[in-house]
Amino acid sequence: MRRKEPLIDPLDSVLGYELRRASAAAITTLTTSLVEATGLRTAAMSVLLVVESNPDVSPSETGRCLGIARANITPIVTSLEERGLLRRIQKGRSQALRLTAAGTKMVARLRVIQDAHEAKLAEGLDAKSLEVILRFLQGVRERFPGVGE
Amino acid sequence: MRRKEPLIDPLDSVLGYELRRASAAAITTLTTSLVEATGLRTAAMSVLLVVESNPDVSPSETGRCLGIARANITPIVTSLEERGLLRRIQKGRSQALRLTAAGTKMVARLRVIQDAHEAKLAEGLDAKSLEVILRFLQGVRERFPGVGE
DNA sequence: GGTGGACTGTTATGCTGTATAACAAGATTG
DNA sequence: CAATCTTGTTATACAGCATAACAGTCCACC
Repeated sequence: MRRKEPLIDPLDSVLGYELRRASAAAITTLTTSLVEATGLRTAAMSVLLVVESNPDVSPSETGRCLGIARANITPIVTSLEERGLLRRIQKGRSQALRLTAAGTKMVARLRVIQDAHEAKLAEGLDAKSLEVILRFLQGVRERFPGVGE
Repeated sequence: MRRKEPLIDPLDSVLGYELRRASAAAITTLTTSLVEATGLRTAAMSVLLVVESNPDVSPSETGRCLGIARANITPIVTSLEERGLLRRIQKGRSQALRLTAAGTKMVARLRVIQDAHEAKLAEGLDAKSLEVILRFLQGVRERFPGVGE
């Protein structure tokens, strides 16, 4: 029953689906690289990057920045702390997150992987196209407000 | 401890993350519209669209077209059949999927939602930008081969 | 024309991501 | 002060995605 002619893909060139599929493909590839090189996944990596850029940020703020719910940030931070990559410093009801020395080193390694991934993503794009694409993606995020934020 | 200045977002303008966030935002919005209007989610909708475009397509072929594993197609098709939106016609070892009348009507309703979503996504884009963006997204899919295909 | 290998649909299972609700403790506001 | 909000945490649930195993069917090739 193998079809002679290829299937008609009704989702081809549908912006929403192309967005979904491109995103899924890119995430899968990045996650694979990350895991085999560092044992971290994209969510953990993004938390480290936010903490590095914003020393003493709290888990809640980190979550808001990344679009991750408080409830889901806790296990990520716990795991990162157990690996010795960051510390929680209790400040009243909230916590200040700070990278350890190992965490800073890890961020450097993450950046290498991240940069390679980014380069492959932007392969063949001139500056103007990149600009158009980034503006589009940021515009989408503005026009489609998330639910749980 | 609320921070006076806004956080520095180290992921801002990083193509991979913008892709992820834009995709997530768009999917969440579309899923919400779909569920409240029809009770279907994006995966089920995409199956219906593929079956409409390719009458008598098999579940396996449908899955390959959509990047969904056989094992995960089964429950979707079962649910669609239980709702009376499509039929499975046994053809030897495989199955031919075909929309019912109700399924065809449902696709029409889905298209209305889908088109509105698509219009909102493409809001403010001229033809050339759209072209650049679609080419980029399709290129990403080619450069980042999925694992389970 | 048999037979081995490939494909089918299905079930079971596990992990990730995401979302919600509830809670106690601390902060903020009037 | 009291009422309300925020924080971190736990528990829980569901969608998505992937893998492995299985029995039934098909096909190509010898």
